[in-house]
Amino acid sequence: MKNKEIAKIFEHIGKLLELKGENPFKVRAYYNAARTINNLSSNLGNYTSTDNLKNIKGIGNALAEKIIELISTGTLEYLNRLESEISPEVIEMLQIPGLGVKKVRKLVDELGVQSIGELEYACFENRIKLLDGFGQKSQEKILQGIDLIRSFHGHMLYSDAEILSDQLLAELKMIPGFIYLSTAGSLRRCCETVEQLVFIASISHIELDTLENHLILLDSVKRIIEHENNKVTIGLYNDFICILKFFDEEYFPAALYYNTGSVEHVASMNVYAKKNGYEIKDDGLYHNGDIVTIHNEQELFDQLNMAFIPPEIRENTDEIEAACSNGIPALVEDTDIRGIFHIHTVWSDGSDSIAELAKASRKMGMEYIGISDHSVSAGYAGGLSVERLKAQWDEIDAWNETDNGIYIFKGIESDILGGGALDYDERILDKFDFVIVSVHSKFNMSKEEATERIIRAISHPSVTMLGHPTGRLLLARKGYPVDIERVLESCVEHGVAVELNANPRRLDLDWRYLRLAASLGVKISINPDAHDISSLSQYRYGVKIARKGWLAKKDILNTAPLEKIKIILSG
DNA sequence: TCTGTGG
DNA sequence: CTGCCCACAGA
Repeated sequence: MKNKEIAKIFEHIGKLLELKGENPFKVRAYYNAARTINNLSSNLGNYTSTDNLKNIKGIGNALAEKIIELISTGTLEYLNRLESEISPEVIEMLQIPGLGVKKVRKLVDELGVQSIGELEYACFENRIKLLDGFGQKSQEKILQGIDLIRSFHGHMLYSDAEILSDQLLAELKMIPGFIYLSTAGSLRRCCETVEQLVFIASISHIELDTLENHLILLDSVKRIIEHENNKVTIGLYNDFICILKFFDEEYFPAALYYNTGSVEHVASMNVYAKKNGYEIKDDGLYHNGDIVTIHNEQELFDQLNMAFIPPEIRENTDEIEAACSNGIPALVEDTDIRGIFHIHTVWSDGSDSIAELAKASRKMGMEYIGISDHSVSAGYAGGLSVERLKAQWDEIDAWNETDNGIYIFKGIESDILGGGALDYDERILDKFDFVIVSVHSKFNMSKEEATERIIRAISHPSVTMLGHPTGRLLLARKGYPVDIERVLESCVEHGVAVELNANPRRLDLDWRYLRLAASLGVKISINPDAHDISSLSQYRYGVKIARKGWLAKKDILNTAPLEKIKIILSG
């Protein structure tokens, strides 16, 4: 276990203790330990006894033992106990923007609110604004925050949905008799968030009524909510809902198509199909009322005399017209990606070294990576001073001097300061192989101001790409208001690429703008925004979203092979 | 660590 | 009512 992870756990414990109202000195001890561990030069994983650990200032008996437990078992009994002691509904309140541990504690202590629902009620009764440290404005902000959280409720990130779906698929396949089993719905369309899992199946050897007995035994299944005809609605342990629909083998392809949606897309398809006497229904493709036998989705499109429409783009834009006129591009694929930009290392807030990240990327088949740690003004994330930058460059130069099978580009994720200025002067910026510029502060500017700010940043001569253009965090925070079209036009003018941040919480730029970007001639860079080895592979989520935005290999910057990207970056 | 917000 | 100072949250 890495120092950073241990520090995070102690930080978390500190929060929980504070929330619990524990002795402030105890709380402080955990926060302090978290900080010292973060700045520690030695690797805690090498320690085997508490004796040596206790020599570290701020770490005594109790913390030393916990560190040993963490590095030997990877878990911490104390933390588990702590988490079970505190009501999850209270912890949930921390998600409301503007509320941290101190404020939540106050609300619990003085108003006795135990959940978001009760908090909302207290707001309506105007009891919040009477509290010391709160006022009219905070009360309103809390109400807004609650609305925001409600709007996210019942949605999960694509990445989480995918994991859950894979798990369920594996469990379902244990039930004997499946001939076909596939995910459908918004997950299959690679939507950035997913509400419901939908599975389409055909099954033999088993009566549908005995199926329930099998289903209820699966690890993820909490209960069967409803079972009507061929449709089972399942409640999962994480409180999400999964729909499982069964069809006879010969109806499976049409059912898969129909249940993949989107509803609007299927409706439009039916308008088109009707002209030729076809109709697509839940249970099959019909021609003049007779069922048509098809063996896969492709044959459904063949029947309608149109090209295959990949699930990702079935969103009722103009995919049907495109499919009828050879207009569907060959969408970018995972294997087209040749290198990875936007990687953080231990030099700032990442948890792995440059060499570790390079080796991991090489293993993934990449030809190059672009390191981009935070710039100075991102102090909280360990932003790099000019001196430290130079030291980092030396490290990268040393790597590149030997033939290591993967090339490292020197980059930076430079903060865009309030007025649109960048974080280093032009002479430093010029020395990078690439410069990503991103907004990390002052999120509440007006749309006009924010747009101007970004455009000013883009127009710096050394800028290569614009990072997470809207700053949104899926299921947590809306992006800052910005006139995307104007920003994209400015990118064209200055030859700046736009990032498709592939972190599953961001997926920013939104796929709805990608086609516009590409049509204007803006290159898109699919970047994992990795903070450790394991998140390097997040670029795959970016590829899915790029596909959803109709992008082809040629639209993506980092599909260029090494020699070509060298030329692009030096130009 | 630094900054903006709100009290 | 303004201005100042302080605590908190968040990046």
